[in-house]
Amino acid sequence: MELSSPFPLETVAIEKQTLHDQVANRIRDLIIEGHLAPGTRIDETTLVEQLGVSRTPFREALRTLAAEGLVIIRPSKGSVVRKLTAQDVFSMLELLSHLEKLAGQLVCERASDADIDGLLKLHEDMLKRYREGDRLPYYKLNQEFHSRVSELAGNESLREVQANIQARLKRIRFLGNSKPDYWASAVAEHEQMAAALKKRDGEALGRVMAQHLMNTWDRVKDNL
Amino acid sequence: MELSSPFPLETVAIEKQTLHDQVANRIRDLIIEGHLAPGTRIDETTLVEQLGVSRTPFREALRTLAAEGLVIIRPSKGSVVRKLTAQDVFSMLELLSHLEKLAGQLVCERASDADIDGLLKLHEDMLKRYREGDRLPYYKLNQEFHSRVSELAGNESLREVQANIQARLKRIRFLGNSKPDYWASAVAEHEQMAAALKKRDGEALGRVMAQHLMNTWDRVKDNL
DNA sequence: ATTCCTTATTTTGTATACAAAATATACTAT
DNA sequence: ATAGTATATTTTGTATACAAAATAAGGAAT
Repeated sequence: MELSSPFPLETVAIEKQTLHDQVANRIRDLIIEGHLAPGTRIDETTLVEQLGVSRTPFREALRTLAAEGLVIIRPSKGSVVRKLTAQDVFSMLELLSHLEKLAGQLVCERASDADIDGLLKLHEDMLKRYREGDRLPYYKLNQEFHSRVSELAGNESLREVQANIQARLKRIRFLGNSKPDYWASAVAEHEQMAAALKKRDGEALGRVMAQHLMNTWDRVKDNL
Repeated sequence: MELSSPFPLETVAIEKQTLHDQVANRIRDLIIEGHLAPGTRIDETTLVEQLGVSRTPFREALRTLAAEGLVIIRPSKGSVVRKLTAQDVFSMLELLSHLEKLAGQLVCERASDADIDGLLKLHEDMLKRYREGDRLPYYKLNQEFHSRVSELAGNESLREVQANIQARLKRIRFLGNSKPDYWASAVAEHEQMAAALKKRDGEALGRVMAQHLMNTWDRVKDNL
């Protein structure tokens, strides 16, 4: 007898973590969380020792991170954590601005009511964190909000690209919310997003999200 | 005495090709040119032998291609050439449509007159190839045209993402121009682009380019 | 015949070993 | 001292070797 599962099998399957995947994830976190500062040379010997793995999976992991744009591999001269220039950051934000504009429009067309509610719920959580001044939790919810909008836009390629750029900018944007008035204006923009979401006004949502990202540039540019 | 070079040094430096880079390039070409068909399992043993390299650089190359989205690595189960579903292709074209729309707008704002002339020259070459029925040279010029528009948009991130998606779609799009009337309509759209470029009308160019990509979907969807 | 289990064989993952660069160090000549 | 050069050391790149999975093959039991 044939079972008809409500979920596609891929979704359920436990994905096996190979060593190089784990290493890639680990180093990615080290970079994003600032433990490996931009410009730092990645010392294979010591890092390999600290992680307790051999060079093979380590180097494979580096190749992945290089393709993601987090590290630069200079042949025969070792790898360094990629240092973003102001121009790099601007170009990423400019692009992200347009990507999230698109995502905002598509979400309003394609997401289910339940999904929209989920986003609004997330927004409420963010507000709460803001009122209580919890910067880190707010920041994480914020990332989650933007990721989820891209996810619910129903375009996998868009989601991938958004995720990649967001990851690259993670550190820098965290620094951006340091000043209270910057934070306040970011929250105000999120209020507008929530309002547009409620009305499923894709044009408005897209506009606000794009603006939000371009404002982010103003909020972070002095930290470069 | 200080020399002031008109070119940044990085541009001049000869970049050393490591083995894994060469391997990555080679396999990438094999995939894009269809010698390794989508869904094909990538047999390390034989491929390594054919290329005359050891497994180490080969596997590093695979990780790069995986990050680029050309192959899928299934832990402990080998790698396969990524097979694009209709949905994958649609999502890429939808995204590319918006990216090139943006690129078109930016080119009109940011490119120099000489650069615009270069693009128009490229367009003329394409027309010539079209009149003479040279499909492959036309196709290559076409890729070059789209790449260069993204390049001249002056946003490095945009350029990278556009290049990546274009590479992934390369095979499929080549198939798309097979029917003569499809080709004709693509050329007509390119005529509009040239006209908009001449006037530096970013809005028009963006609109045409976006439309061009969405029409591409209609031209390729039956080959999936 | 079909299912299940056991044992080979192949394939993949990781560690180590060796080769080739690059960098650092020490020395010489000016 | 300084520049230059030769040698030693470290670091990176590649190949090979070994371990661990996964797949295939071959029966035995139902």
